[in-house]
Amino acid sequence: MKSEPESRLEKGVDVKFSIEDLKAQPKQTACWDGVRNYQFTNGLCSGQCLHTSLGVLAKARNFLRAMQLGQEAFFYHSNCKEPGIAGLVKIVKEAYPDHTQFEKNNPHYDPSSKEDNPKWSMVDVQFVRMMKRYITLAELKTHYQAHKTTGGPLKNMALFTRQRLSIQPLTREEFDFILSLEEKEPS
DNA sequence: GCCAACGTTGGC
DNA sequence: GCCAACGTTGGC
Repeated sequence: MKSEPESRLEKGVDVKFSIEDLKAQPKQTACWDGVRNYQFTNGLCSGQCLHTSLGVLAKARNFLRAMQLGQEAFFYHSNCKEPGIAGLVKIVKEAYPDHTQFEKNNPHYDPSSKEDNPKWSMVDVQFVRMMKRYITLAELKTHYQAHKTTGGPLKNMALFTRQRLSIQPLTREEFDFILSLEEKEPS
């Protein structure tokens, strides 16, 4: 799950939401809007966008809806000086209607979505832990490129093959391989 | 801040 | 239904 840790204004709203921001939330929990992602538990939506185009939106939304209680996800810092995986979060509430789509003054307002048939969903995520070390995009890319030839676990990683999806599925093999990197020196 | 990649929109 | 124009993502 991608989020931007550095300040950036979108329609006058700062979309910054780092893993430190998640930790600072009540219960270290925030809702992740499927269209634009983070939102605070006080009801104010903040956060960046999940995706843009309808196709990508639909796919990101579907990934969001497929998330199950207790499942873990990587919290990825994007659009920043050093992109990479910062920590682990878990799903603490499965997909439910994202209310920001009905809020006219919200940057993520979608006038085409109807209350009785909401287009967009969100899930709630809770901070689990920081990675033991920050796993950079550059490091992941090195493995990805090697695995393309060797057939290793990251050979089809969505981060590289579906780069613009801001919520991406990981296979068990991908997830476990990335976790194993924590114990190793950066390559 | 630039711009490549990639997705949508809309004229025809 | 093609495709040029345009908008966004996100790495660099």
